[in-house]
Amino acid sequence: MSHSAAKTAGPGRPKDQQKRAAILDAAKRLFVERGYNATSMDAVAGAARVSKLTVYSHFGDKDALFTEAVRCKCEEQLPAQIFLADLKGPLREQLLEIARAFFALVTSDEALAVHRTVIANVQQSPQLGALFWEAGPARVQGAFDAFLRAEVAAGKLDIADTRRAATQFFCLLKGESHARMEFGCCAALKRREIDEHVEATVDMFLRAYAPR
Amino acid sequence: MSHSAAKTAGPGRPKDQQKRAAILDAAKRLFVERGYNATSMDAVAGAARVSKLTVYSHFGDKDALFTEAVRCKCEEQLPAQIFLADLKGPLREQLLEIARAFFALVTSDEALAVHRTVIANVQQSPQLGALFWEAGPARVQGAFDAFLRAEVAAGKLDIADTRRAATQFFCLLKGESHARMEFGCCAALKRREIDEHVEATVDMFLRAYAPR
DNA sequence: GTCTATATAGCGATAGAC
DNA sequence: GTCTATCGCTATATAGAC
Repeated sequence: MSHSAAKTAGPGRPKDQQKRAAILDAAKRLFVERGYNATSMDAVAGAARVSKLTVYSHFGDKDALFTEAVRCKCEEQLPAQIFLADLKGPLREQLLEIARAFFALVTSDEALAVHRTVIANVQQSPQLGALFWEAGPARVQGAFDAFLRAEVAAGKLDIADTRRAATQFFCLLKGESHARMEFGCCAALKRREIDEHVEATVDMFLRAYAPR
Repeated sequence: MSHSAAKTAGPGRPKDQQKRAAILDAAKRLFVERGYNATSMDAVAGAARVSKLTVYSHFGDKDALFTEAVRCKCEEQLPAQIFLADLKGPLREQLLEIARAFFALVTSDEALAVHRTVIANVQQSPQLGALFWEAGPARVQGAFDAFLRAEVAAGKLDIADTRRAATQFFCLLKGESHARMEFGCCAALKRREIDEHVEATVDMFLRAYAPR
């Protein structure tokens, strides 16, 4: 543990992957906080305590680093297993729980920032939008669609097109709040307002799709 | 008509407002097509067949020009009078007509491009989001809320909170299509698909809010 | 493999002539 | 009021030392 100790207090072994992870962490944070154009490669290198050339040697160019950062963000925001597996209780309570979890996710500052960043760059990098959609909304809707099919089979819901109903549910749930938050003109809701909105959404859904 | 004829073939009178309009037209087009950062003041000046300094003398700086272009875009996309005044026929037909018009609006390339451009810049210019919201969605929802209140008063709908119902209607209507189009990963729908979606939306709304 | 220093280019904004 | 030419700055990407 000695013959190649560097001039600075650096570690004995170069440890390539540690720097790569530091760069990616910095990139995820800065791109999402400030956006693509407002984030320079200098800033990423500085935040990662690394030289700029190291960034280029690891990721090629700015676009590749950005794409990798977005992909990484999408993966860490959605847990690998989605939450619908083991719910219990009456259907309305299950829907309320799903709705609360989903609403908390899509109105989080993190998710909104990723959302805006992807939209801002989708014209210049067309594959980015599809990447985000598949990693995020598509997975959630697929899981909820399966949940609905099971409830329909059990006779607890009366839905002809479960896929359409699943998207309707999530569109209702995002609602005006999410649309306004996209445009930054709506503060975070109070606990009570969230509960009211979630209940109104679930109740409308049940009025439309409960068996007659 | 002679003593001040300029050296070039320019017009006799300077005509300030024509150039201003040309600049604004170019700015509206370029900002929406390419986004804020990808649109240089040189490009705007060139497209308007005007010198760059003329742009600055009319609009101050790039941010002011951008804000004015967005405001202008919002105003021209929404007609001054919203379409709900003189509808006739059964309620379901009226709702279908409103839904078709609104869906066509929010899924137009123009509207989507403005939408994306505003979202892309809302972090750096916070007032932009509120400006867009008031000029666009707020007006449409207000008009539809008034429409719903009239129908409730006439006993044709059973809605406790018309404002919430109005936002629900529009969220359902935008639906998955609009969300995907935001991310550029959905082509334009066929006429038939649009009709199906519009009918599904109106029918769900009526199942939830028709008098029992 | 990593860092310091630099090449190259494009942008926003302005000075001065007419 | 308008144009041509230019300044000052910042960004991406790279060359050469260690």
